[in-house]
This record gives sequence, C-alpha cells and structure tokens, in this order.
Amino acid sequence: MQYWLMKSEPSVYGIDDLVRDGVTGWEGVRNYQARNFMRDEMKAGDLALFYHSNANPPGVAGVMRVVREAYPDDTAEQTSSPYYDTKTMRAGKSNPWVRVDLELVEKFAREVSLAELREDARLEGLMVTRKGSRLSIQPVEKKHFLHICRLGKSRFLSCAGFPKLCLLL
DNA sequence: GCCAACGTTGGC
DNA sequence: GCCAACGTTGGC
Repeated sequence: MQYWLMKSEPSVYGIDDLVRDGVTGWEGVRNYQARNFMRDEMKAGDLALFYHSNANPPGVAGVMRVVREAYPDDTAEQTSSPYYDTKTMRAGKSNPWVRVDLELVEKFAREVSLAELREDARLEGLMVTRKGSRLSIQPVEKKHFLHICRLGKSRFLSCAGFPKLCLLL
C-alpha cells in the first residue's frame, strides 16, 4: 500500500468535478517519471492526495483511491483530444502513455494550502513543498499523508479504524 | 503576466 | 554524449 500526491488544475479538473463523477480516469499525463509511477508502482487500493495546482491558493483538496491500475491512455491517440500526442503519433510509434482510474474518498472539510504545508515542521521532506517541484505525480510518506489528512479535517481519517463506518463515506 | 526550474529536443 | 535552445509547469 502506497501513498501519492496527484496534481490537477481545478480550471481543468478539480475536486468538485470528482465529487460529481465519483470515478475518473487520470488522463493526460505526459511526463515519463510520472507515467512510470502510474505504470509500475500504483496499485489498486493506494490512496492519493488530490492537489490543486495553478489555483488560488494551490493546495490539497481531498483524497482519492486507485480503483483500476495502469491501462493505455488513448487520449494520446485521439486527434480531437487536448492531450493528443502529435509527435509520437506522427512518428508512427506505439502509444507510451497510461492512466489509472481513481474514485473519490472524500473532499476535505477544509483545503490545506501549499503555504500551510510549507510552514509545518512535521511535513519536512514533502516533495511538493520543494521549490520548483514540477512532478505531477509524487510518492508521499505515510506519516505525511496522515498529517495532511489531519490538517484537512478528514472524516476518512477519523474513522479509519472503523472500516464499516468508512463505507458510508 | 513574469519568471525560475527543469524536462525535452536536436545539432554537432 | 554534450549542451544550447526551446517548451512547459506552476507559484507568485
């Protein structure tokens, strides 16, 4: 079981979109390091923080769970998609991109801003607080994950020892 | 809108 | 394989 942080711009797809959809395919990742995390390490049941990038303010908005492991991201092959990979397709190469499916676990009662993450001594070493951290999918230490849930007034965390109650969320 | 950080590309 | 040019990310 691993923990992750995944970035999305709320103007493109934010936590409220996931509240509406329930489950979503994490498409459009076009960075090899981020792809490798999805392809090689993300397992069903892993938990991920939903991070709002390019937002006011940027920060963690909630928690998701991996429900389907890596499979081809065919938006790379669709000319109509904003994520169409012109270069790869024109070169006639096979589609190298994958996505995973994630379901909403919860939207935090309060969003935890990047500034707050930076100020918190208990989150030292958290990748997203490093200046210039551009990786859109990052592994997160369990202790950091749990602390961020606490800062977000997570209901999921408060009942984590009571799996039956958690099913109600 | 600016710009620092950093990934990618392509000439050599 | 080096590295300059270029493109993108994302905070501010």
